[in-house]
Amino acid sequence: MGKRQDNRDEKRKLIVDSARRLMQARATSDFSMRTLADVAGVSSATPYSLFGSKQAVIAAVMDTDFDNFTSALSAKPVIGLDIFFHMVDITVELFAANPGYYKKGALAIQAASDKALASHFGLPRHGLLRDFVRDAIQRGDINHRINADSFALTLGHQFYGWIQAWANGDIKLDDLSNRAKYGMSMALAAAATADVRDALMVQLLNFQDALPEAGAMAAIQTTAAMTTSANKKTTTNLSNNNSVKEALG
Amino acid sequence: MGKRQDNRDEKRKLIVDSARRLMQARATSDFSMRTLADVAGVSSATPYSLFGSKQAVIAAVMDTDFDNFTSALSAKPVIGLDIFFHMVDITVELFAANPGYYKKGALAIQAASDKALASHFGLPRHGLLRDFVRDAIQRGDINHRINADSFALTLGHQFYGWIQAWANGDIKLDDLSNRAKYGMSMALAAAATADVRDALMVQLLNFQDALPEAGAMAAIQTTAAMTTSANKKTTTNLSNNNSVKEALG
DNA sequence: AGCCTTATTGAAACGCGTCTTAATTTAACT
DNA sequence: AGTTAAATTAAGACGCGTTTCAATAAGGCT
Repeated sequence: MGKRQDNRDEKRKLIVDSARRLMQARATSDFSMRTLADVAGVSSATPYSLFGSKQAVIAAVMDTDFDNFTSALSAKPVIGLDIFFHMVDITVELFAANPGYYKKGALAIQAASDKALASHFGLPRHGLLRDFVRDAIQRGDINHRINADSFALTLGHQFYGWIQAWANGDIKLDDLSNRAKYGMSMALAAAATADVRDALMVQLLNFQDALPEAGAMAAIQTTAAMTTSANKKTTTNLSNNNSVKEALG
Repeated sequence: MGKRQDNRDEKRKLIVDSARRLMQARATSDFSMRTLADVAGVSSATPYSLFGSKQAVIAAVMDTDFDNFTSALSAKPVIGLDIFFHMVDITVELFAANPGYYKKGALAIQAASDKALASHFGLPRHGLLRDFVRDAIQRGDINHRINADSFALTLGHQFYGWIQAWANGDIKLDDLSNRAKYGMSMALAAAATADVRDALMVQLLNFQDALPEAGAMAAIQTTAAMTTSANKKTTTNLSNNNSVKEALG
């Protein structure tokens, strides 16, 4: 190990912590590497030397956050297939407690040109999901001819997509919850054994009723999309880095 | 209409055409507004005056492309639920014929901070999908208690997600096809009436067999993600705008 | 202790998307 | 035709993520 590595690790922690505080700071959608370096009290070249990119920094922040998820998940014992819906609930709760933070995280992951980073967000969750699917197969809730890996990937992929939609501001948190559960109950209903399929279909219809009119959403987006010209000459130059820096000391 | 509007429309077409050619040009991943303006022979401010943003330009390009999709789709008559898988096939064929072009398009849409733009890619397709779902419900292939809008949205959302994964370089075109069809057959199997469910489950298992090991993919991503430091000091400064401009005249 | 290697710094630079501004061209109207 | 309103231009600027590079600091080693 040696002192060299220790300092490196220390500075990594410092930067990740600063990044988290910066991401959690409200009223500012900007989170630039220059302000990060400033807040962390390091040179603007250091985060690049230690992480390589902005997305890698955010990925590191999100990594440390995975513990929150698993501990919240296991806080309450859940039986049967409900664990899948429970995962959605926990996620939504975390998002609700810190929306801006998770939005920035999700958007940064989404924008990741570096493929490896997307996995930081998805991979541990995939592992969890796959284990739950395996359990369900062993219990006999899910058809044994279903491949746990592929099924978990589809489940997680779908969930992840709705998270992105939420981070983009396309849907509300409630919709994220309902759409994710709707999709999950649909996939589960297909994969489930006959015994539990009916119950899943009932749930599916419940989630469907809770969903907003897709037509309404589409209509809103259409009219917005029709304004093809540049109508936003409103000078959105309100970003004020100094206020953030000072607030974080 | 008047000449003023005519000129405006003409210049819009000019820019959209130039943008398409630029996006189709291989060997260059860069497609900057400055080169676009250069190639189109207009000032770099004009695209902004006419479209508002880079994503709006790309959205306009993709808009004109939707006709390709629908005409290719209706070229061959398809019966029953196969239309959903046919949509995947057509999409994949188009993508295969012009990968770089569609990748850039999908990535630009993905990165759209302007929410309205994402709908340019998804909305017409949603309308198509919803109509197909409605047809299937009327035929009795899909349970009449399923809401066509919500179901179509889930179907399209899932497909869209795999497209993004492909555009990001996470999966190959073949996998895009199989994963999309796997997800579709899963959703359809849940929503389908009893008569067709079994056939869908058979298809589902076929697609599942065609899928690569999710574990393998995950492993690759993990090892890549482990290289947290900046290992890519390879000076990726090979972008040469001039060559593109000259190639396009 | 002194030397050597490695990490960090500061500052500048690049290319990007985008916006601004003043000047110029162009269409519309009287 | 001349005036007015609008679109287009050129040029520069801003902030961003990222990279480069010489100078400096700091740990490792003998």
